[in-house]
Amino acid sequence: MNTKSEEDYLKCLYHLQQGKKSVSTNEIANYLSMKPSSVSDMLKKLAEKKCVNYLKYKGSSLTKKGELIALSVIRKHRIWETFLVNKLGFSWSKVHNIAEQLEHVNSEELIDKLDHFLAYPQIDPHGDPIPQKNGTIAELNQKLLGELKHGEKGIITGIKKGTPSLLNFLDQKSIKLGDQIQLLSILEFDQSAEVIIHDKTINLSEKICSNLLIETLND
Amino acid sequence: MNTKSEEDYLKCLYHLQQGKKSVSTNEIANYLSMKPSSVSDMLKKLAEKKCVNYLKYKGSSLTKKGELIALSVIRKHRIWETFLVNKLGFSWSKVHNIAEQLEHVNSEELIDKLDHFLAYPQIDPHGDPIPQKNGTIAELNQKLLGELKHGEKGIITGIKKGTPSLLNFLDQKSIKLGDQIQLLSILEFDQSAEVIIHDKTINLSEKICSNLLIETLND
DNA sequence: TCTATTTTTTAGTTATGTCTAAAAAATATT
DNA sequence: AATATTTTTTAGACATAACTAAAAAATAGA
Repeated sequence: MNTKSEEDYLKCLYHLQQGKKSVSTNEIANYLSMKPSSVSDMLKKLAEKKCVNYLKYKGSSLTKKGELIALSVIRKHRIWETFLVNKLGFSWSKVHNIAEQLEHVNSEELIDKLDHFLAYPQIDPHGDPIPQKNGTIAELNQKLLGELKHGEKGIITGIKKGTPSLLNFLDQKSIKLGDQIQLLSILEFDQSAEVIIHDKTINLSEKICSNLLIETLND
Repeated sequence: MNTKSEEDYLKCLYHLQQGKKSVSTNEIANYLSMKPSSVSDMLKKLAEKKCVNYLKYKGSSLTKKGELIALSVIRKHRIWETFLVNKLGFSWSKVHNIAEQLEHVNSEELIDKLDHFLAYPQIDPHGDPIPQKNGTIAELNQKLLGELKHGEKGIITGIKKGTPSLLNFLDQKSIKLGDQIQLLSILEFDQSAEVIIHDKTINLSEKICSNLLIETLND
């Protein structure tokens, strides 16, 4: 088992490493609000545990082992965020700190059962992909609601042009960032959309379809 | 804020103190699987924080402040256990360790929302009362199912005479310890009971009514 | 009551994970 | 290329929360 602290470092390394081969000690210190000396110590420790490739003065990167641990923590984080938003009614923007705590709870059975309870979500309320148990992680795509294929699901992650009247409308329907939405069909005559949101089928006008940004799974 | 360790000591003290005026250092060490010297140290620390009344060589007890903290941790523990059993389908006997971790997650809003999501349960799956936010804690009563008042709810906490055929029947209906059950009525002609369990109404024979032990709220 | 036993505390050690300050290595500047 | 600056590491300190071993207090037994 890994400590909370170790998990935080591995997760941080995963995030900072995107698109690079290695990450500097200072970057990590900055990201975690810690002193570089503390980071050096921990990198040494994680290198001994074979979670990190660490070359003194040269920066560090995750090993395969470290990456899998990081992905499992990120998986837990995003599943908990999905729970907090979809089941408990938290707003998208308030769940991060709570999920930072919950992600360190250690029980594989718990996360499996939670995943099942949430019907195996693939995208979290921020529109980020949820890593699978085996560590695979889907690539996502942002589209406008009107561009979804019929039957396609996604997460509302943004509003293209947020006029007060649009925001007002969304508020009235309690449509929020982080909500899951599924496009059923686009009606021929006015390009309005039949969608499922909050387990109910409703109709959204073409104007709305061309202003809601939806994060979807890539196939 | 209190550390996980402090919370564990306060909770332990709460449990050991039931019906006594004070608890010995050895008792605590034993309960927490720690050495008495470690307990002495922590008691001193908790006394400084005004959570514990501590008299050297004389034992200790919770102050009002310490008791409220202990009750809030117990409240969190029991609400999480209720979630794990009622929503995630864990068995009554496997939730303790997970709840031991979850009880230390620090977010008042989280526990409030979870409490709401669970429809404000008053008894956990072990049949123990869930402390209220203000620290009040109900007294409970164990009865046979057939002795409940009409409309009364409770938690199945035991089986009086567990013959294989009864256990088999319960298993088939997936009726488990920890499940909530509500008695609707007792039918005149055969003393069988109409009950709600798992959100469905079913009929249970007199034989079953006189063998299921139900933990209920006292009024 | 006086000694033996048990309980509890104190004193000192350890591991984890942070810190500061100083040294060493790498990078940038002239 | 030599020096200045930045980055990173090492060395040593500190807090937390556990431990062991020894001392002190309380309790029990004769």
